[in-house]
Amino acid sequence: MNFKEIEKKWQKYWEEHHTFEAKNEGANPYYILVEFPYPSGAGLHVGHVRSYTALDAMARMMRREGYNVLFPMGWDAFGAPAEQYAIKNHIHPKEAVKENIKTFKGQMMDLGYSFDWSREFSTTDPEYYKWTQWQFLQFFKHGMAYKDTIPVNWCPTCKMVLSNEDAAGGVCERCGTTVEQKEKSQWMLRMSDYAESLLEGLSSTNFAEKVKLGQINWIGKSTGVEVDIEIVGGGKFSIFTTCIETIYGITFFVLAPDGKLIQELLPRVENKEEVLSYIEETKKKSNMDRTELNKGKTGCIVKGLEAINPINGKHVPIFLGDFVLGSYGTGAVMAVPAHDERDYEYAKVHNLEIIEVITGGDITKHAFEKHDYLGKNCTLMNSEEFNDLTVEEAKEKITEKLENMGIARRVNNYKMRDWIFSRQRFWGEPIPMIECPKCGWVPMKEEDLPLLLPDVAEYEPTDTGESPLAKITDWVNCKCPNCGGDAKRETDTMPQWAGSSWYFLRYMDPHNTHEFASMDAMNYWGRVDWYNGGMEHTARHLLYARFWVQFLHNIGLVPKSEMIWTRVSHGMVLGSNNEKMSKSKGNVINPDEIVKEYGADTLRTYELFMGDYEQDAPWSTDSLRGCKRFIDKVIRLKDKVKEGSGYQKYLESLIHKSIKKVTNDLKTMGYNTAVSTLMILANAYEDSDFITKEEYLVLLSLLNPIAPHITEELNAQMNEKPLCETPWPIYEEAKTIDSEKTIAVQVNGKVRGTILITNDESEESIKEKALKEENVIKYTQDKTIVKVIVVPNKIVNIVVKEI
RNA sequence: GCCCAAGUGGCGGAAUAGGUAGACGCACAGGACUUAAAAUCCUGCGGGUGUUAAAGCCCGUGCCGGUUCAAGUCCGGCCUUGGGCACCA
Repeated sequence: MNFKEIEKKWQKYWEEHHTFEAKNEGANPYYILVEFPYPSGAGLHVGHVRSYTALDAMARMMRREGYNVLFPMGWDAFGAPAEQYAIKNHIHPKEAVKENIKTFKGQMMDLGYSFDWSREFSTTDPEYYKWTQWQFLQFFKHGMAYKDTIPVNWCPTCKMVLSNEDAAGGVCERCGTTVEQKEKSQWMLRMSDYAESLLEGLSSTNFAEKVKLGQINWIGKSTGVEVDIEIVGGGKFSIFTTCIETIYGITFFVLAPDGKLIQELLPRVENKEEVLSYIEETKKKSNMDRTELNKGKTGCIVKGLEAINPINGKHVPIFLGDFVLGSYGTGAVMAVPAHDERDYEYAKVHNLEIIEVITGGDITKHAFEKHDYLGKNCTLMNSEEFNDLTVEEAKEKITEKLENMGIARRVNNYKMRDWIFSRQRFWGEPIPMIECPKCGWVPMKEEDLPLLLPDVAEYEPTDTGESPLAKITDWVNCKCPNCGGDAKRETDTMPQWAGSSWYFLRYMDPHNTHEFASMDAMNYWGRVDWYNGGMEHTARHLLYARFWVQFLHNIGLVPKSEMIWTRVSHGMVLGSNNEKMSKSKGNVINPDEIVKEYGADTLRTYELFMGDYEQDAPWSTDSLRGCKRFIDKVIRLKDKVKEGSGYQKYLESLIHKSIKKVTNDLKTMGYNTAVSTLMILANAYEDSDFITKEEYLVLLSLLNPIAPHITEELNAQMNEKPLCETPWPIYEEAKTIDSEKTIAVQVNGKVRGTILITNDESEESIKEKALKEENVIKYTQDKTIVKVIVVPNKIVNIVVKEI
């Protein structure tokens, strides 16, 4: 029988026996999740294969260990590529999605993944997005969704609003066109309200450290002080600073040109024309101009206005500068050029005073900054009563003084903003809101959900950037749920992140028709125990998902505030030239072809063996062939099986060690070493004259999570019941210890020989043996032995010196 | 610029608590089997030195220094390469 037939045979067996379908009951529930894919037209990537195989191996082993494993799969199928395809070919995106899902699922089937297909769904299923819409209504009803007119990134080519992330570097991620700024009314979710909670929640997760760091950086918390600043002649504004200790060093203030503050002060400005033209200039600049082309500090003075430093009453000038952002903090900063690089540059360009207030720096060259002086016991200077205090002391004392003056507050600022939730696209969940001329924005009635996407033939956005839905008048026109009068639907749709923010909850109870998931089901599974995904999703997707869960938890719909326990990320599979796989580079490997030529088990084994799971690894077809050889060797070993039970004495400890190693490795992502352990075991069998049936079966059993088809087949040929219904092998700790062991003997730290010891040998006896070793004697004779260090079962080190 | 990760043979990578660096695999070389090929098996495989052959010896985990009986592993200072953030006050 060839491997193709064997694969099909066992895939059919698992399907017919519902082997991998999880029930919402029983002991030891364990939820293993791997990010569901966007089913693109390109089909499954070998990168998908790497992570799916890894988690599949973990799931298969844990089931056999007695866990009730939930290992689901579904489709994140809303999104731009399907829409672009639809525009080009004039077919409804759902048709293309249907095709792509079929391809992906077929490929996953061919690889023998133990997904519970009974729980499969797509984010584009009305039965699913009904609940995404329903959850949006909860956000709205709890004041967490609001409409706001904000400047957004606009791609004139795609005619689409882009998120800050998709407009990185000032160009459209999709087409590369320079992004413009455009005012638009958008649905927003108050994610910034959850900044602190999202930060704190990390302590009740087991995310990998680098994943936590990614979240922390994205949230971007700064602790500082907000201070009210009086303007000479009346009026005031506030600034935010994390370096209040430098307050005596203020020589000017800078306001954001795009902020509201300058607009309010405008009537009192003497050089209005200059100020207005600078504001206009800033507006025109895209992100790219601001960050890359504009390293020098542009700006302009605001004449006629002076501010008062509250600590010493000093009058200083006010400037505009586009390095100050209207959207962060208070949109105004105190400038201390001696101790801030940007302030320093600005002061140099505009010829402003520099006052040094922290000792120890050299500000003739550059600013002596916070990260330079913190933790160095620097003290203050030019700071009146605070002189000679350390920075830490001064921070506290100055804050206290300003607080007592009633003009300062300790505050936290976060880089994370509210979530722009509107997309001017067709292929997304319609936002279930209705605008009534009388009642304003009114939510749809929950019982009227889902609000279905209509079937139409044109998917192009309008020239003004409205969603194509805006052109479908009989869909747009509707009755107000509140007053019954004529009203219009929201035509924007939700971002792709929406559907993926809660899909892991749906898997717990995928067929529920009256709630998104029952409390019982969520309580049973508890949480996602193990979540694997790409590094590129550890910041945003994970943050959105956690925000979504925290909100649902706060309104009592989800049992825990964090529903994901462990999060790990896998490395990419690169092309054989060590570059990212891409069509243009011609280094793409198609998993279908590998499966066809070498078999699913070989591909699975190789992808686990290729390297450290968390690191990128280049593809190597030669190396893949090595794994094929290993599989063939396992098949050949069957001919060595002789009757006889148990493990032969000399193989016993190796077998117990192998069980221990493979079991641990499959739980700690040591997939590559799990495979090498099995190779070592197979090599030992090959060197043996014969092997017992039990010895052979344990190898098949351990290899089964990695190469499930061939191991099931060989196991069946031994007249055993299927491995997927057999408990996982257990090892005896006592038998993992060798009775005899060779250890090294060092003289002054250099290995000079080895000795054979028994595992219960006394230190005295080991020492004696070591000193008698032939080569060791050469290095110890005529020397004084200072001491002998015996580390049981590891090493002996003899320290000598010349007489 | 800031934050993170990583630098080990020709290559992918091992080394779980500081304890024989290079497991396992690939590639390569030599040999066996074969009419031949494929497949399979055996041997070698970090560099240098040494020898008929070996044993042995010296060097070696990006670089410099330190701690220790002992450092790929710990500490300090660099260098390089990836990835993320990018005027966040």
